[in-house]
Amino acid sequence: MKVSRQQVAENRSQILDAAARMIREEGLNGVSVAKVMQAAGLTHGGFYGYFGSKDDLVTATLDHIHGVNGTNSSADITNLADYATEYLSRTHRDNPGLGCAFAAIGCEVGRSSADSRAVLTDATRRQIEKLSTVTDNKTAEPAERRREAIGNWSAMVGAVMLARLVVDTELSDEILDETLHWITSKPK
Amino acid sequence: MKVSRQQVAENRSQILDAAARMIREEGLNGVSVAKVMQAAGLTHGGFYGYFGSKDDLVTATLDHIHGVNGTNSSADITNLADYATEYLSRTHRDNPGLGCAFAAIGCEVGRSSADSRAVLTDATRRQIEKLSTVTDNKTAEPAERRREAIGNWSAMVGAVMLARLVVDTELSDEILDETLHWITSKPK
DNA sequence: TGTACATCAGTGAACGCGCGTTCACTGATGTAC
DNA sequence: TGTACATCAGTGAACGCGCGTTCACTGATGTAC
Repeated sequence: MKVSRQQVAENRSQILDAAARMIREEGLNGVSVAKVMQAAGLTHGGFYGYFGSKDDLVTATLDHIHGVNGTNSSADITNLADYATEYLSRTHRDNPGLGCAFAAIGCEVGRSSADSRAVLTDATRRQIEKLSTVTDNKTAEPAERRREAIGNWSAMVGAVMLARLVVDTELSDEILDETLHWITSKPK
Repeated sequence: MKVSRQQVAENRSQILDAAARMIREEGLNGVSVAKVMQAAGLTHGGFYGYFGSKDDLVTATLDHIHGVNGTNSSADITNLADYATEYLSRTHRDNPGLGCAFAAIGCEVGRSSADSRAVLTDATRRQIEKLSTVTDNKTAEPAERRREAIGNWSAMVGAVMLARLVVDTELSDEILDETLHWITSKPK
């Protein structure tokens, strides 16, 4: 049965929202086209009216999350300590479906299509630029501020990934807490 | 056809070596039991004489790589700058099959079996302890040295993962180089 | 505004494929004498 | 040391399953008049 143009737009939005959550929770290979469509309230056959392939969906979903106007990119970063505190929080660790795609599926995207990798390459560039503007030593050379941004971003992504795979809650908490402490208390 | 006990030991070793390389190169879902067995010079049917399931193989492989006597755990770390230089090298980035499993498949292991996660949890603990002994400010409190070890380890793992997913070689190189610089030149 | 009809979003059966796993069989190994 | 035979590592066909993808069909939408 045909459906209104508005309904089509809403359906596309729901497919992307479902994919964004499920892909971060279950990984690129953990979700199937059928599962995403079911979560969006549709049947799997209609999928190819929206996307050309599963890989297309993955690329569009990464853009939906971390693209220029993506759900995880829209807000500006105004303060390193605040941002790092939220990024390295237990809430973020325990809710990958709403969080950073780099920490959730970065390894898998590295083996994924060039299009998908390109989307996260741009997101990485923007993230480094944003973090460069909020470094603690505001008087430092731009190159030095950029270096700090890169080091801080690597540490944040790595810490959340490690905190999620460690089965010992105490060690997991420690990784988050100490990485935060390390980032925020390490001026030159 | 039956095979000598020595041949059995060699076969098991070759299965683990093949799995260790392929799993880090292609991810947990990128390798199949049949592909691993073929790479080890055997047919897939014999697999279950060595391991109870594919998940068993994954756990054994992670132990083979990062276990107490694993291929990537045996050497002691004597110097932070040397270790970080090698870890954050282009060689490591471009040869995931021989490198750190955390950077290669950390995200996926976080969604894997409790047994697999437990193996890497122990490896994480040992790695943090090792890095704690080589921190630059040797006079610091143990807690402070441990904090540095955790921050440095998070940054190393995160940087290699990011460097591998970024399609722009220049940005990828920059992530490796600046993270190394950030780690080695950040005494309190 | 009302009607007739072309469009096309969504459905669900079907496809070929590779996956993890099982199993009857084979024949070299290694043991019992 | 030699022989007879039980053991069991490896083979390859087969299984059921879920995957990505296709397609004939349905019926509400939205356009042409």
